[in-house]
Amino acid sequence: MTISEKKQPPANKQDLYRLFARIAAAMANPHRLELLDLLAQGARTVEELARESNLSIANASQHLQRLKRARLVIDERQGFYIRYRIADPLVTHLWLEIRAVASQQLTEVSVTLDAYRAQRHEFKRVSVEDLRTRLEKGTAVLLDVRPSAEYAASHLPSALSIPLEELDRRLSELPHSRTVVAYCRGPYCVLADQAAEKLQRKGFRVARLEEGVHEWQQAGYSLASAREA
Amino acid sequence: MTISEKKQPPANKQDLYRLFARIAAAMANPHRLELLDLLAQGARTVEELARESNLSIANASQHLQRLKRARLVIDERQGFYIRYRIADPLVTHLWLEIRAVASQQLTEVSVTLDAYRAQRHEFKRVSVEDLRTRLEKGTAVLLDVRPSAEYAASHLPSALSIPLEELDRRLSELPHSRTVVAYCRGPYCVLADQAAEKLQRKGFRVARLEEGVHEWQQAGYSLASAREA
DNA sequence: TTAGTATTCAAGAGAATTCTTGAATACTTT
DNA sequence: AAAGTATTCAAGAATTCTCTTGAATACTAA
Repeated sequence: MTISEKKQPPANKQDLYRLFARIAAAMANPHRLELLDLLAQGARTVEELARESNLSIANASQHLQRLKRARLVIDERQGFYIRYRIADPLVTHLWLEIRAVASQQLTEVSVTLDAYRAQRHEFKRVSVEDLRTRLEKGTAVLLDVRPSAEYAASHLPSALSIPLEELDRRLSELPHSRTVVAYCRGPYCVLADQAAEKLQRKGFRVARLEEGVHEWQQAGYSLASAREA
Repeated sequence: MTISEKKQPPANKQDLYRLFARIAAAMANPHRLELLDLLAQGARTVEELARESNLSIANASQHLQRLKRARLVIDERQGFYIRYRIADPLVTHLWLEIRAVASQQLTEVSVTLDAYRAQRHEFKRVSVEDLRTRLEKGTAVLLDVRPSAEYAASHLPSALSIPLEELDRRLSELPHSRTVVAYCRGPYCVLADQAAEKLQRKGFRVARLEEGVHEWQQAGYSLASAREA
């Protein structure tokens, strides 16, 4: 109301907020979040992303370009394909943060999540700390059931990779003497649950780690990638 | 494309992403981000928020309700007024994260920020660590130039409160023997710069701390609130 | 060059967002 | 109760978002 506002025009404070809002706007769509979620597990081509998220190619492409305009992802030509990937670890971090807020604030999340889980078996849960002590003591083996490309991109140290689709024919690689702790992309991913169910039916002792590689990393632990494993 | 997708319907994975997207959508607007930014400094009434962000009352109210529906803020009746505040520290954290991503990803931000700063003087910058050693050695005094309500809500330990508007008539409270380090709401806030400019003209040795209370807290340091000071 | 691939572009219909305006609501104070 | 306050509601116009469709582009392989 006073004149002092004009006297020293705070430049374009509004522009700054507009800029920040662009980031949020780029993430303000379920499909784009799913794409980010997938990309957080590893780079992918447009076709792969479209298939995994049940979008038409053209639609996936458009969403990806929106993410790209907001600099949340980067694209790179590789022969026939264009491969998209997360532009910066900060972006993954931001996505985890959104999930964290949602999980805590919206009680609906736990409801939806429960509904989401109700159809499935519930398995013993293992915390990150728990897992570490078990691994040290040698009372557990860690199993990564994500597609092998994601395992290659990054995984928990000492994790064995058996993608869910290969699990049936690779059961012999797992011990009955120890608990098999399965993990996948994170708390909202079903791959590990499906794996655990299979293993339980086959008589294995199983548990599920809620966390995925990013949550693990955020807890301050290091990751391994293809070469080292 | 395969039938296996239907066989084990991943429940409503889409619902989860929709839920997460709501959080992002609530933040996907410059005005709402400004409101959040203000609220991050302390609770306020609708009228105050409208005034400080140059929105009509009705418009501010609508934006606030959108934030409320997403559970990012909470409202509370207090006599005549309805006071809004951040629902949870996680929300502030998320807001800082968006800013961080924006600052790093969008080169435009630094451009805009530079333009934003160009009209003003640039002052010696002090890092959080730097500040701590200076305060320990007693070679600096710390000055909070935000409105007193925000200071009361929370401030850096040992900070003296002189709101920008009162600065001119309270200069005698500041020492010439030490550097005056001014801070306000954070890196994009101009209050501290304006204060520093005034002080410099009056012959004080000044510096500016980029960080605000939230950045300080996120760096792992504790804050003080009205009572203790 | 030609054929073939993955991806993007362009246009348009339907839905959601945003701001404004004027009235309605929910309180407090007298 | 009556008057006055801060806030919200409701409706409508302008804008933006989203998905679909079919064509265009930018590469690779032969």
